[in-house]
Amino acid sequence: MRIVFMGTPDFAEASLAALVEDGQTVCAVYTQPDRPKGRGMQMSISPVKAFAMEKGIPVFQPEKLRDPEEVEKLRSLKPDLIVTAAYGKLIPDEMLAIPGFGAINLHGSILPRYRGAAPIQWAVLNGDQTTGVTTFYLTHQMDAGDIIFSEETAIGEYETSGELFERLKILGASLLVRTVHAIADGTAPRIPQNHEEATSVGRLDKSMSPIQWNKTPREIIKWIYGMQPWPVATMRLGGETCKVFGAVYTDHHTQEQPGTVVSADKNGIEVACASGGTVLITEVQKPGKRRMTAAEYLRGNPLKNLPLVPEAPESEL
RNA sequence: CGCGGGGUAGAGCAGCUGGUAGCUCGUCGGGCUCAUAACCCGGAGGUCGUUGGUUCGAAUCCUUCCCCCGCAA
Repeated sequence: MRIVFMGTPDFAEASLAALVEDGQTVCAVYTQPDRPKGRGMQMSISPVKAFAMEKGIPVFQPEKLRDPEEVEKLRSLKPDLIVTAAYGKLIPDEMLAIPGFGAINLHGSILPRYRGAAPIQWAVLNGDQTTGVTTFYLTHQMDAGDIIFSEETAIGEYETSGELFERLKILGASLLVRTVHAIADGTAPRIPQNHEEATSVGRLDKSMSPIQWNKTPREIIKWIYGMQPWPVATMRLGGETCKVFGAVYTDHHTQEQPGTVVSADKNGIEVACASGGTVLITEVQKPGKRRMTAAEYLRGNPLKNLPLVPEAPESEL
């Protein structure tokens, strides 16, 4: 079976690697064009491209797929199956129609829940107990095709989106291999999605960073971990916007209004939130500095006059 | 050359309108206490990232390079 793989980040690389390791014939790889990235705007290649080059697999990086020339190029590869994972581009119908076995995708949620761009992060942000990965057939509508397999996994109470990503990419990779086998055997199921239950989610962005202290401790803690590794939750501290990397529950209660710093010591910075609860911030990062524990932060940045009333949210537009 | 912040005792910071360095925590010793993560007294610990320069004299001014971080993606 000739497979054309389409993907970009390391989440996709894990799947590509699993397919190759499984002995599948990956005849070509599609990935996003090289882009300047990082400090200094260095040109960088995607993890998928790096892996493909290492294995000597032809790499294609078209800027746009919706182009007759690109469609023909794909056709000439004579793929039996297209496998995608976090590719970052919409694949036109003409391409989906080329492989005899169709086109499948690996998605980071239990579909039909969390269709869209950031399913893994939203599962954490929403405080879900479980999430998972799903393989399904690509159709015209995004993430709406027939489901083949899915596998569930529990989300740790303090698990970050980044950590969950790492687990799901492994889980997803093996599910994908299983799926390809099933398709080759003709035993792959086709389970239509229940579109009534579908939800879709969009990308995360920095406007979501400021912690909403009027939420419950669990909502806040889930937010803090779900926003990692990007864009990261923030709070105002000492006149600066600090990133918040760690927080834990407390059994304390307070009369202070949400957002008030009620204590700050070796254990961390305790902040009041909804209905008299508090959360203990344990790890932060101020602008230009590295991540540090709240205790370290407090050594050089003592917070006086507790309780500290909430500062006005940053007046950024 | 995309923009910006930073490299000072084990840790986090101050000092940076030039005159051989200070704070908090930690650490070591002693004391108080039924006891202590609390408190009191005392001590150790720094070639101030690197190179060259200006100067009577630089952590503080200029220069070379290295490293860390944020934005942007």
